[in-house]
Amino acid sequence: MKTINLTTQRQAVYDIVRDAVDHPTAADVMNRLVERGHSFAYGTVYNSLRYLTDKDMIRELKLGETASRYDARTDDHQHIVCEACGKVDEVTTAIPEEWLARVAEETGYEVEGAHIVVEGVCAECRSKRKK
Amino acid sequence: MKTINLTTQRQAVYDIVRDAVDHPTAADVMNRLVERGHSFAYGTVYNSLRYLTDKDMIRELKLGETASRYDARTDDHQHIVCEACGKVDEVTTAIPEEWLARVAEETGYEVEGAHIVVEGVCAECRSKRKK
DNA sequence: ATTTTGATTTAGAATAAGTATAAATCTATT
DNA sequence: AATAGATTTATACTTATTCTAAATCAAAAT
Ligand SMILES: [Mn+2]
Ligand SMILES: [Mn+2]
Ligand SMILES: [Zn+2]
Ligand SMILES: [Zn+2]
Repeated sequence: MKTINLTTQRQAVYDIVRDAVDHPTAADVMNRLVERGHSFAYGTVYNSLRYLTDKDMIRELKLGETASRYDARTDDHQHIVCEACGKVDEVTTAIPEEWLARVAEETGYEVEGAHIVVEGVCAECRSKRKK
Repeated sequence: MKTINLTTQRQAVYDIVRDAVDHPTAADVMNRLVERGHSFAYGTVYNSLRYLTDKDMIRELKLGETASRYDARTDDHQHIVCEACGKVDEVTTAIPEEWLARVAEETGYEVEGAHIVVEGVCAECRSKRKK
C-alpha cells in the first residue's frame, strides 16, 4: 500500500522542492522546472505535488497567502513570514505541550496539533530599514 | 482620518458578522443578508467586508480553507478547527511570550505576532464517534 | 432649490489558483 | 504482440475574489 511510483515528472518536481530553500509555490516549481529544461503540463505539476504530499514526501503549507507553498521538510515545524520582503523561514522551536493542553481544556477539543505562522521582520529588512 | 462611514449595506454586513457565532465566510454573509431581506451586489459585500476590516471593526481570518472567514471579535485571539465537522471555535489562551521570544532568537526576526490554527476534534464529534 | 463633486453601489467582466475530464501515451503483464 | 492499468497532457471548469465602468447617492456649494 505504500509503494511509491516516482515517474520522471514526479521525480523532477520532488527535486525542485528538495533543492529549494524558500518554500516555493506551485508557480515557482513550474518556473524552475522550465529552467531545468523540463516542460510538463500545468496539471501534472499540481498532480505531482499532491501525489508527493499524499506520500508524505513533501508538505503543503497554507500560510495565509493566496497560493500554497511546498516544503521538503516533513518533520513537525512551523514558519515565520517577513512582513517586509515576504520571505518564509523555518521555526523549529516546538510549541509548548502545556499550551496545547490548556487550549484543549479551554475548548473541550481533543487537540491534534497546530499550524502557526509567526509574523515579523527579518534581520536583512531590519538593517535596510534603519539606513 | 479615522472617520467611519457606515452606509446601509456596510451596517447590514456588520450586523451579520456581529450576530454570527460561527465565523462566517463571505458566502455565508451573503446568504444571511438575503434571509434578512437584503439584496446587495456581490461586490458590495466584499467591499464592505474589506472596509470593516480596514476600520478594525471586524477581522479577516485565513484558516487554511479556501475562503476567508470573518470575525467581529477583534481582540487578539486564536482559533481551533474541528477536523470532523469543520466548526471553528475561539482560543483565548494566549501563546506564551516566552515561546515567541525563543522564535525571535532562533530566526533573527523581530516578531510582531502569530496566527495559530489549532486542529482537533470537538466534544460533540467525539461523543458521536464513540457510539 | 439646483448644481457640483466625491463616495458608494451595482452588474458584470476579469483574474488567480487549483481541480476535473477525456483522450493520448506509457508501462507492465499476459 | 495484445491487454490493462496508470500517468500525462491539453483544455475546460470551478471557486473565491478583485476590477471596471456606469449609475446612484449624499453632502457641500452655489
Ligand atoms: Mn519549512
Ligand atoms: Mn474568533
Ligand atoms: Zn525581510
Ligand atoms: Zn466537530
